[in-house]
This record gives sequence, structure tokens and C-alpha cells, in this order.
Amino acid sequence: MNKRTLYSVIAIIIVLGVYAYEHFLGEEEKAEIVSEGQTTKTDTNEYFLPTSTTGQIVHHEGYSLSYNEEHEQSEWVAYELKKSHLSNTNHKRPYFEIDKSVKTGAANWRNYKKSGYDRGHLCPAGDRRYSKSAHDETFLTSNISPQEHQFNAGLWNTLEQKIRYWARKYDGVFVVTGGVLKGNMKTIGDEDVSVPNQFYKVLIDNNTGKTKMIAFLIPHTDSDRPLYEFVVSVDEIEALTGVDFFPALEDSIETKLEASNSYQDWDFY
DNA sequence: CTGCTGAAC
DNA sequence: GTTCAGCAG
Repeated sequence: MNKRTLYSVIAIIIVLGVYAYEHFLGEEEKAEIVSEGQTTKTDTNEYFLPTSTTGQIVHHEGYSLSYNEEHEQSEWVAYELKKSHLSNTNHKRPYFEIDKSVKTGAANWRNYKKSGYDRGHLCPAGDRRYSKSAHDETFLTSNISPQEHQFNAGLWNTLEQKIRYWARKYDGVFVVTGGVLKGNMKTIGDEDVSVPNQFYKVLIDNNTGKTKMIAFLIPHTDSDRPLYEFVVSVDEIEALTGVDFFPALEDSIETKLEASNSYQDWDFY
């Protein structure tokens, strides 16, 4: 077997493996729900929106964002990933477009061209495959941040897949994600799009009886270290970003959950 | 799944 | 500018 054939075989195994894996988990969780008589969670999209430090919040069909004009990217993108959103439908990858609903002018995709950095999705295309319009909407320049390819396709991708697993297992999670727009950052393109040195994701789930949160703060470099080593408290990310993540939560619950860096309620299998 | 690039129309 | 094909982890 030559090298090219070997790579092809490996690629096919990865694709089939991801499909079979997610499909298997889907069946497993369906069975679990039937046996436990679990009910479907209600829509919590508006309820869990974070605060904006820039005053420019934009709502799209499949996600909301807060745009930071100085750094030419969103400080956060927020969306609910429902279990019903998970889909194996394949959509052709469209071209990135400038988000016209950002009044100060969202970045041009040309800033990323030949920059050496990926246009890294904040709301992953893989989380919006339930319809073509929702999928294509993730290819707006307000939904991307410059990411090293090794990071984006590596640890960050692993986290995105873990979140899909949790969405399936816990019947949906609410996700907030972005780069930490702070300190000395490289810039790319004519518009000087900042390259974050860290990225974060904050998740909340209030479906399974008790509300739970988890937050990740990850240096912008690929790593072989396990994801749980990057778990921090929500408070830590709030201190870094100036964003208040779940202001609508009852204060005593918010205070307690956001101070914790425990991940015992989240299955890392 | 996560992506970039070159060539042709 | 758009599309297609190929490439890589």
C-alpha cells in the first residue's frame, strides 16, 4: 500500500468513525430518555445571553454575538445547541461573507487570506447542520476569529465535538465562546484583526434537574493535554473579559456556580 | 470533523 | 468572482 492510499484509508476511517460514534451515542441516549421518561427542555436562548462590553449585540437566526470593532471580531458568540439540532446532513461549504448587520462594519474575509491563520468558527458549522440557512449563516465574518490551524483542527475541534456529545447526553446545552481580546496580540490583514492569545467556552445546562456550568480557558496553541485540564471557573473568564455571563440567573445560584471550577457534573468519558 | 490552496471557467 | 479538485490532521 502506498502512502497516498494509506492516507485515504485513514481519512475514511476518521469520517466513518466520527459518524458511527455520534450515531451510536445518539441511539444510546434515545434509549436512556425513553427509560427515564425525561422531558424536553424549553427554549432558553434569550435567557442566557451574556452582557456586552461594546454595546453592539447582533441577533442572527442561529446565534447571537457581541462585536468588538477595535479587534474586528466578536467578543462572544452565543447559541443554544439543542439535541434536535444535531444532524448528519452535509452542506456544501459556502464562501465567507461580511456580516452586514454589524453596524460598525464587520471584518473583510480578505484579512485572513494568506495570513497563515484559519478562519476559525466561533459557532461551529458542525453545530448548525440542521438547515442550510443556519449552516451558511455561520460563514459570516462576525463569527470567525484567527486561529492556528493546528489548534483549530486539534484541541479546539476536540472540545467542539465534546460539546456535541454533551448536547446529546444532557438534551441540549447553551454555549458562549470567543477569544480573549486583551493584552498584546498579533494582528492580520489591512484591518488589523487581532489574534487572541487565549480562547474560551462557557457552557450552561439547566435541564437535568440542577443547573450546571463548565468553562474552558485554552491557550492559542494545540496541545495533547486532556480537556479537563483547561477547566476554570466562570468567574475567571469574567475577570479576563469583563463579560457577565449569566446575569439573569438567580443571584445565589449564579454566584455559587460561577465560582466553581469543578467538572464533576460533566461526563468526560 | 476542522480547514487552505491552485487552477480553470 | 465562482467552482472544482486536491490536500492535511
